[in-house]
Amino acid sequence: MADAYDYRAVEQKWQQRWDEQATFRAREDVEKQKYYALEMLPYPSGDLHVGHAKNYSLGDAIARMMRMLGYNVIHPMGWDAFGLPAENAAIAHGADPDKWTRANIANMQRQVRLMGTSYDWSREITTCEPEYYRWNQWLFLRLYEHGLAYKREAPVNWCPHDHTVLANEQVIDGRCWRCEHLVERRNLSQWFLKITEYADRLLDDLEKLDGWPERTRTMQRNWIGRSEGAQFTFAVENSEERISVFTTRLDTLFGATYLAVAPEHPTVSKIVTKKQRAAVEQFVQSLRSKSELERTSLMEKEGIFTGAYAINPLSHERVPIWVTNYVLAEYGTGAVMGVPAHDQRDFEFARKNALPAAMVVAPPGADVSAPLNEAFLEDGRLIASGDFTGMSSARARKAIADRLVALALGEPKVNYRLRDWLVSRQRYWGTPIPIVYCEKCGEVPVPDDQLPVLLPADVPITGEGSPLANDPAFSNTTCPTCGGPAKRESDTMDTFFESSWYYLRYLDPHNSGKPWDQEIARYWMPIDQYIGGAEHAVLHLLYSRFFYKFFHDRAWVTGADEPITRLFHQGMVLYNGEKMSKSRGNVIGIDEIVERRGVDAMRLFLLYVTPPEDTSDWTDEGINGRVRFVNRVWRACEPFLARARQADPRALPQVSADDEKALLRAVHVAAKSAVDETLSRRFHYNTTVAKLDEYVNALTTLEQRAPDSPAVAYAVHALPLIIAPFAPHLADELWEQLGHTTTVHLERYLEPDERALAVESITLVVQVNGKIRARLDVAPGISEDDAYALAIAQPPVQAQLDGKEIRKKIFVADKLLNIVA
RNA sequence: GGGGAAGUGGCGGAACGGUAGACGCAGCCGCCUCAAAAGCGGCCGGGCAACCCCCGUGAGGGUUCGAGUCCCUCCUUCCCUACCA
Repeated sequence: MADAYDYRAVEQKWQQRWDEQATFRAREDVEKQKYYALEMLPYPSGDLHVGHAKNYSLGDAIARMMRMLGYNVIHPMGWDAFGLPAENAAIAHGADPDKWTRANIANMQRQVRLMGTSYDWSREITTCEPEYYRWNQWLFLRLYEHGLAYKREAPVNWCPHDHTVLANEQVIDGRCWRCEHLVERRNLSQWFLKITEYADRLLDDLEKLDGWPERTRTMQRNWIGRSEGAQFTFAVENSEERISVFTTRLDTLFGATYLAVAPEHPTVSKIVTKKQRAAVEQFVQSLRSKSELERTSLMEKEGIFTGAYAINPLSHERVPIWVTNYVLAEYGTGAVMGVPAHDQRDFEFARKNALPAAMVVAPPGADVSAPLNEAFLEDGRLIASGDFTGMSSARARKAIADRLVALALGEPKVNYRLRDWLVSRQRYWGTPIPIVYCEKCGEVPVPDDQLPVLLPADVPITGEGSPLANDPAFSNTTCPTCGGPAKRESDTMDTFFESSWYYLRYLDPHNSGKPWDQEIARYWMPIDQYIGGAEHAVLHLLYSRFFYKFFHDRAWVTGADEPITRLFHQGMVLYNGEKMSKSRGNVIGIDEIVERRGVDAMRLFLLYVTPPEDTSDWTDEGINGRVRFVNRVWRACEPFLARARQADPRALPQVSADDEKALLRAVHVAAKSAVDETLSRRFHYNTTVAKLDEYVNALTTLEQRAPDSPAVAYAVHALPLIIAPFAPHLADELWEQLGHTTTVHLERYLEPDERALAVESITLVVQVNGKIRARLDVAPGISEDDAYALAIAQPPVQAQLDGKEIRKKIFVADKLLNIVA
């Protein structure tokens, strides 16, 4: 036997050659249709595992397919390099975050290259480089100028032990993830981005995103949480204070039997009665330290009477004002009217605190005197509601709103669940926020020509307090306006800031004058296919849309005001049915697999196990089949290698034998599958790889019977073209050894040929009353009459019909004949 | 509590409303070999002695000439989201 396929040598050879020849360099070319293929920017955690590999195998197959289908493909890669793990490494074992991150990037970049991915490495970006994050700062200043970045006090998660602010995801069951102390809520001054100003557009434009998974759009819709209602005020008895509430159920206004306010509500301390003050203060104090999650999800509804009463603006009834844990200070007005009969939460609260319920909306004919077991949540007809009695809920909402407007007590109002994006982090490893505080001038933005504000090196990172605030060399500066002494902002940016616009920097990564050139962006944007996990369905993908709309409003980008046309969420890769994680110690890294089985086999396996959107299980046996496939391909082609070209894959040979025709058909079925799965954007390459199996099975079979058949030579010469996007190294090696001097990856893909796909005989299924009784091998296009004549000659068909009257015949051309008797 | 996706051989999975189980993994039998590995050929949902035939896509109903596929009810699993007034 000739030499076995040496995947190690071949894979290395082609990776080197693609690199040297810049095979996948992307250039603007107005003559060609562009295609922007992008996988989500990875965090450089240190090692590439098969989960990443699945993502990149898919993205790379798509990019290579589109390139071979004639598109001008841009396919870049980079590193989301700021973030907490680097700082944790510093705290845990004194690593320098910068060195630690760079070492990780170096290793992961090596591994991504090891996969043989067709990235244009000249566009690689690393977000912790000053060349990148200076544009973060620049963009922040533009947001600031437009009033979209602002500072205000906000409740944050504060760990009293570590003296630091925690992100929501670092609070586990109300405790600090690191020291496990109970987290407190503190009001601290924080930077926000006014994403809420774009809430309506972000919501409405979801309609346009028909290339996105419906569930992702739904999640964004829910996250934005637009709700239409009314805001109006209750007067407080014996006080000048007024309490504003928001409701979507104005029709239940006459059923309000109490008023509930959040513990942080500013009027609480003003209206509480002397008798209740101590108890209320104690209650508020006990909640102060509780996070929102704890209050709302983990605790029972609790509350305490303030002693004060409010007056219902229309019924003029006197209702008690309670402080409760279930009203959120951050949503609406921080106060709600309590309507136990028509809101389940209010119902539970009222029952617990012996507050009355008043039914004011009922379905027609309902017995309203019966005691309630739960709130009645539906619309109905109003009862016991003054002038509004008898109206439908919908009409009453309008009429009551009109009345409140007329009395100048309220107005229609739209509220959002979406809140402004808190972007400041009291951390070191991030982009410094380019703001200076001057004693005389106050808050001063750093002028553009002084960017970047460099992140200082050698700052002690202890996990206590803000590292930058504790560094006088960084903190002390002079005011850009008056030159007087000033302090720098010591907070850094949320890393989602970087990833909200990186896809634009890829297009023009070395521009030192601006973040990107608009003309270049005009050519490449929007992203035609974005691939990444569903875990980013809301945050990253919503922030990116927000930024892009802001850019669009500035005319920095043109065309559509959505950055991502089509989105695909690949499924996770499990191992032994479990999510891979470092803590479980079950992470399958790619180095060993690549070494032992080869990259092409790994890529083929990851595409083959499941449809790409499904969760797949890594198995050590499963890849065997793909290793065999790679070797079979090599052996099938071997007799033709290093010889003169014996066939042209663009010229279909004339053959006569059935198995020769079947082979030509298998070739084109596989090609058609690859093209269809790509252009339909279904990307079910698992079925394409199955058809490659059938192709190679047919090839090896015919090769044994008729090694000199032109069909064999043709199938061998077409094979590298067809497998190129899926097994790129093997493909280029075969292509070269079959006598070509240029890479297969810049060739046109094999165009599926109808002549090869056509079949000479089909199996027509004959059913009697829906059950299969015979199968006929006939020429395609057979008429119903001819088929019927053949069918009734079949003994099993005759037996079933047995003189019965034929009532109906169902004929599906080239498929089936159903005789109903 | 709300929203979404999905239930097909031992396993991963195929299947425009029209031959269920393509293709592969694992397993079994055979060939090759002194032997093993690799490779090649075959078998591989259940019932039956059986190539006939019958049953079979989570359960039950429905629509249809015909349902894994469409509709309704239920069960199970997974993911997301949770007091947003």
